[in-house]
Amino acid sequence: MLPAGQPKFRRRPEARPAEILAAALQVFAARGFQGTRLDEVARRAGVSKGALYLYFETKADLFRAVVTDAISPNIERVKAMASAEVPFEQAARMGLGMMARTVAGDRRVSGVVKLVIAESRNHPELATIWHETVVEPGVTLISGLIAAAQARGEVRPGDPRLFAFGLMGPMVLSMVWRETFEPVGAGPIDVAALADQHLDTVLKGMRP
Amino acid sequence: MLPAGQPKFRRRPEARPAEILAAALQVFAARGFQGTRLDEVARRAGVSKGALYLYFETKADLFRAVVTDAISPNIERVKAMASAEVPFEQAARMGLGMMARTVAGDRRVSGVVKLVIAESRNHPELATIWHETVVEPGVTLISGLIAAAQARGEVRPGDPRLFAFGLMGPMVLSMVWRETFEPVGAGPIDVAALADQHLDTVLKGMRP
Amino acid sequence: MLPAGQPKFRRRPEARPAEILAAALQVFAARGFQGTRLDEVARRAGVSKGALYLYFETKADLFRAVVTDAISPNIERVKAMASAEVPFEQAARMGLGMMARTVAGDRRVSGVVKLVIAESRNHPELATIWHETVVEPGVTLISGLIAAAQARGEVRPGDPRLFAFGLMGPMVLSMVWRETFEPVGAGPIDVAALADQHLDTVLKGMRP
Amino acid sequence: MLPAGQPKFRRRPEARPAEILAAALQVFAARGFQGTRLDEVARRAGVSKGALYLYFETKADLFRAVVTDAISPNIERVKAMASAEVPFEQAARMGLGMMARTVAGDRRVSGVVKLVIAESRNHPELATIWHETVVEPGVTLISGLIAAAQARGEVRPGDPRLFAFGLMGPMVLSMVWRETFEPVGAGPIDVAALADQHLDTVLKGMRP
DNA sequence: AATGAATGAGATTTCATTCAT
DNA sequence: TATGAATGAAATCTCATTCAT
Repeated sequence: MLPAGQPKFRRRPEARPAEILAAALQVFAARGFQGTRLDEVARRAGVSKGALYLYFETKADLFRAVVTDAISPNIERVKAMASAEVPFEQAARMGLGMMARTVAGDRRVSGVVKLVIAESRNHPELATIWHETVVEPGVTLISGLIAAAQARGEVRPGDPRLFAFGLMGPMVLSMVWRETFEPVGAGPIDVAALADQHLDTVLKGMRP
Repeated sequence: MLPAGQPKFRRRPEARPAEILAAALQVFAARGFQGTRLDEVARRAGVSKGALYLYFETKADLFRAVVTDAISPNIERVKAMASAEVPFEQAARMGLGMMARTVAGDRRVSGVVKLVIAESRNHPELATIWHETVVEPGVTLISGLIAAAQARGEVRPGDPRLFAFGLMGPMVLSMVWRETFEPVGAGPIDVAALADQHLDTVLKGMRP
Repeated sequence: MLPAGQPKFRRRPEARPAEILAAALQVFAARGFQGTRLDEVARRAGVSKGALYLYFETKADLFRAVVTDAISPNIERVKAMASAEVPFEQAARMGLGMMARTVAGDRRVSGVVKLVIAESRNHPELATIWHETVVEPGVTLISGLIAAAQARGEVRPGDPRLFAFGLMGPMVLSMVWRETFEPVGAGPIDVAALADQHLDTVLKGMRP
Repeated sequence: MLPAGQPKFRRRPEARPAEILAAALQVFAARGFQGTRLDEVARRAGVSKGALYLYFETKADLFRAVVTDAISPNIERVKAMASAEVPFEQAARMGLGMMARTVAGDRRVSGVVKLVIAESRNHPELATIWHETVVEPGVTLISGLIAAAQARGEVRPGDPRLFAFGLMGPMVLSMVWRETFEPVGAGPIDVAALADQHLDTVLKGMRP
């Protein structure tokens, strides 16, 4: 019940959709798609259930908006990295550093990634979008740089794509660890240190 | 029918019909916990909905049984590896090979792992079990071997735990890839080749 | 989708209720009382949803206004017929011709009649008004003329009220036909021809 | 979560669908499609809301079942009349008598007819079924007999279809009267007497 | 007088769970 | 042990009505 004297509702049209998306992200990340009750999203966003439907047609629509909204900054990052012409080792350091900061820092991204993994069967279009706009371009970028480095004789023979997976794998592991095992008491992973040590190891291991 | 002498109300995990567990695993993996309808599990198992409740108290109980049931072979594998006294490189090759075969071969395991990730917030006890019985022992085992190898001067300095994550990361990535991106058209990862190439790379990179 | 500002189109205040009533009649006739959304009424009337509440207290109030508004011309017609002192045959021809023109010509009237029929249980006051102001006076008028004609020996014995129903029945049938069966492909009834042929038949059949 | 108490439910599988249809007919006839709450249907049928969905997929599906279920006896009647080879006057007497008994006797039929009229815009398929299986065959049958009688010189010239409408119209009027005006205090129509007097009048008026 | 974002009660529909058979 | 019809709480979604602007 609202305190006496306070108006029953207020208008904040500009901020509403963003507030709803932020609240929805939290609840979806915690409960999954089906486990999320729009009641709770509305409460966290500080609006009524009905208000959600002023901005999003259905629950699935809201879910899609949450995921695609979280994608855009990552697309930008991949693009930025692709346009910067740098040698392989520097690019690898930049890329892994970026992934490490994302995994370690931004709760929202790891939450959304977990959602995409969890709901890939029920909402395959989200896995598609994530794959096409972030994952595949990223992998292609890295493996392209590796192939070029191989052509210059700076990297030993081997499948460039597998090298890329070998580089990125521990970052994925960290994300899963953070979302799954840390909440039940597992000691946290120092992702920055992992990225550093792993880079040193793999770059050395990739030399001819 | 049970033998006459058996206590009526004692439900042992091994007495639970394998068909129900198998059917439940399929549906849970495809739809998640909340998205799974017991109707569908019963239909796939070839029993009535009511029959499920002869063996499992609730839906959550069935879910827990599915996940813990899938854990046991992995526990065995980790134990077997722990008891075999082998040098680090051989152990690493054995361990990663085992993970690779698991990831690439057994749909059930990757499905369960995805479930544990997806439902870790709603069913943290499963993440706990998985972590305590499989993940942490495995990581401890590998990093112990690495520390021993470092003490013998066979591996360069560095955090043994991070080395372990560096080794296993790409296997986790492969599992996520298979469950999430392959179903939406991503090219499959040759996990065995990835394990081989990654091992060569990392082992070389870990030398003093 | 976010709302975009639109240029305000202002109309004369006193003109609005008629537009609202016209729009409401269309939607109520098409969808029934419960099936009508005030959103759609407002859109068709070219006003905002809130504006409806400046003129009508509730949806039911608007509905009543629509139906009672449609009654008044019919009341006038019945009164006009009652005041004109004409012989029975001529009155019957006039009355049935009027009904025929109403049924065949004015979509609004047949729509409202259908509404009154459909909603008589939920809004009995409308059936009451319609009955008291149009139907009963009309029936009484006709049967009074018939009784007078019988007294003069121009019409054979029989219940005058039933004679009246016998005359008007086909007009009611035509209204139902038009509203119910024509929209699903039934061939239309030539109501004027029906009225003519039916009058000839019945007047002949009523002769002593 | 499991409050023990009196026997919570009983099984009466054979009678269930018919009970639900009967209850639904009452409520739909009283409130219309949109105005009907499944809560009330379930309560009148003596079952839970969920039980309705064991027999009918949706509310609209239940509605269609109610209407089509009510049609079948009328189809039979029309068929029976069509197969009986009788002269026109006798057929007209039989047909109108049947309509009169239906209108005066069976509450369910007049309720369903009112429903079809009221919901013809929202559920046109019901108007279609009713028209194709009952109304049009009936009209065709009667007008065919009239045309034959005209060919034999027993009936004066005129559109046979319009003669048919002239005969049946008062029965439609009676049905509307009963459903709409009787509930608000209008004196009832003696439908049998109306049918008799109208037949005498029209048959006399149709003679050459 | 007019707007339209916001509300919240109420509707349909789903589905885990129960229990008479 | 097994069934599956039945339950009822809970979820999504709708829309008449309100009120700050």
